[in-house]
Amino acid sequence: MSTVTAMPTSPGGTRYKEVKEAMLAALTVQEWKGGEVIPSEKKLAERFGVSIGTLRKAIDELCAENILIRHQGLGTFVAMHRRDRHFFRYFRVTRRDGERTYPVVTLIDFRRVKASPAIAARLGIDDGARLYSFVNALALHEKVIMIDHIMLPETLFPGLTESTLRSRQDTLYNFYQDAFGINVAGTDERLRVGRVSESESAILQLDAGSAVMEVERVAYSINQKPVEYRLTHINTEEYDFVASTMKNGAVT
Amino acid sequence: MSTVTAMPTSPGGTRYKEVKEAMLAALTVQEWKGGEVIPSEKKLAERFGVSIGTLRKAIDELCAENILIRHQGLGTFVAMHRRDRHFFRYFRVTRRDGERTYPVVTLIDFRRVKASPAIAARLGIDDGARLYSFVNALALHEKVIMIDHIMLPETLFPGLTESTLRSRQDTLYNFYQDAFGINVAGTDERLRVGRVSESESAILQLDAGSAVMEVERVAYSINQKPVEYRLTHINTEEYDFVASTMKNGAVT
DNA sequence: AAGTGGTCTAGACCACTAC
DNA sequence: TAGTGGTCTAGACCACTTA
Repeated sequence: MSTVTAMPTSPGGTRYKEVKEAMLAALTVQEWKGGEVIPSEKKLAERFGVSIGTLRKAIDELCAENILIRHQGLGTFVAMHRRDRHFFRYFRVTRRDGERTYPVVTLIDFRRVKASPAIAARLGIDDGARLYSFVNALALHEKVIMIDHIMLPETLFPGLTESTLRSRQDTLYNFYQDAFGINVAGTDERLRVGRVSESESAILQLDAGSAVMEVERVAYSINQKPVEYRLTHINTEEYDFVASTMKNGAVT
Repeated sequence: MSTVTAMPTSPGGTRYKEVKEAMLAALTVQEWKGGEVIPSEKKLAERFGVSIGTLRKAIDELCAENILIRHQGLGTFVAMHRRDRHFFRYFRVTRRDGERTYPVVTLIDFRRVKASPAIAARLGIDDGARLYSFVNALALHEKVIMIDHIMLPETLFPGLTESTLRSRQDTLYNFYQDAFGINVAGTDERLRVGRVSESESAILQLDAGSAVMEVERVAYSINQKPVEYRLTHINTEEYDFVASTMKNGAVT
């Protein structure tokens, strides 16, 4: 493996930004994989030819973006999506009284399709490019209250099958990381009032054409490329979508 | 004026956290007001008895929380809400094609009420405490698409009147800061599908009882206290509510 | 030219984890 | 005890703004 040391591609003007980009490059080529320790600060400082303080500033930003995680006395790790740690960063549905619960996920459809122009545009791929398309029903407190339609470019998830998808142990984003080396680093979501389709109405136990919350999500990898398109319908009769601008999610 | 120098209240264990808390205290007692320059890093380092590097780390965090703003060569300023800078941090409604526009705001009601138990709980005040309550209609592209019901505790906004509210020059949050020294530092929002009331349906040009997006927002000050309660109804036929987890709002 | 914040250094010392 | 990250220092030099 060729280690990344040169840093001419994204100047940015400052040393620590260059170091940060070099580290992102090392992460995207999988030199350091999800969950692994990266070299110590001292070694990285030597490798990139900067002082420890400068190296630390680069790591500071990567930690702030949830790409790395520091553990005093242990080392710095490549952040891994885990049900018990980062799940609620991406799952923002809460019961009206504020209680958060893990959803029970059931895969109810899996197929291969071609990208429509709208979805191709969102994913930054060609019209008609091949996609995996599957549907999950999510239950909270033993009642299905949301349905996810998820689409993944085949080129990014080579060899994905319904059975490997079903047999995953942790969250979907953990699975992307583990099986395909894709680190979801952020999402862009657009919310609006939508209408349930006929097939969905049965699953959500709503009248056909009922109003639900519609969420269109594009997930981005650490290299800023779109990796997943998701359309979600939520029954918000008893649940809220939470959108806070503060770190400390004020517990009402 | 007594300057804040002692830092025993919130130990946190580290020097820079103490400095940060001391600076937040100075901000809440209005030693430095919105828009003003704060003393230079060198002077602040002397005042708090720390090195410049440590002082900088405290300011780094305050800048990351949008409380301070640095300007190289000029100084560090207390962030001021401005229509042209921070407005879209709190106004997250975008046309379906992604275009952002400033809303045209019209005050359509102003009164004084007593807090209901539900709203008192959200604002952390007593049941029945006095509130200012007013309603704004917001138009985008020359059509009213959202209605804000806003409630403010009288104790935090002493002497607020309909005319001072109407005659404000900039945004509402700029007004809070300018006229009452209240710095909105973050919000907590809960979204769901709601129904328009009869009076709203006329303004929004929707049928009575139509489904709209309902947003319940509590705004918090830099000292973590709730300062505003807001209930918004949005017609999302042509607009989306944007909720991104990334800094760089990916422009679709 | 003087003053401000922005970057970078080289090292000390502390706190935590593992063995 | 050795190795890791966490904090803090004291100062150099650069880039920007105003006068």
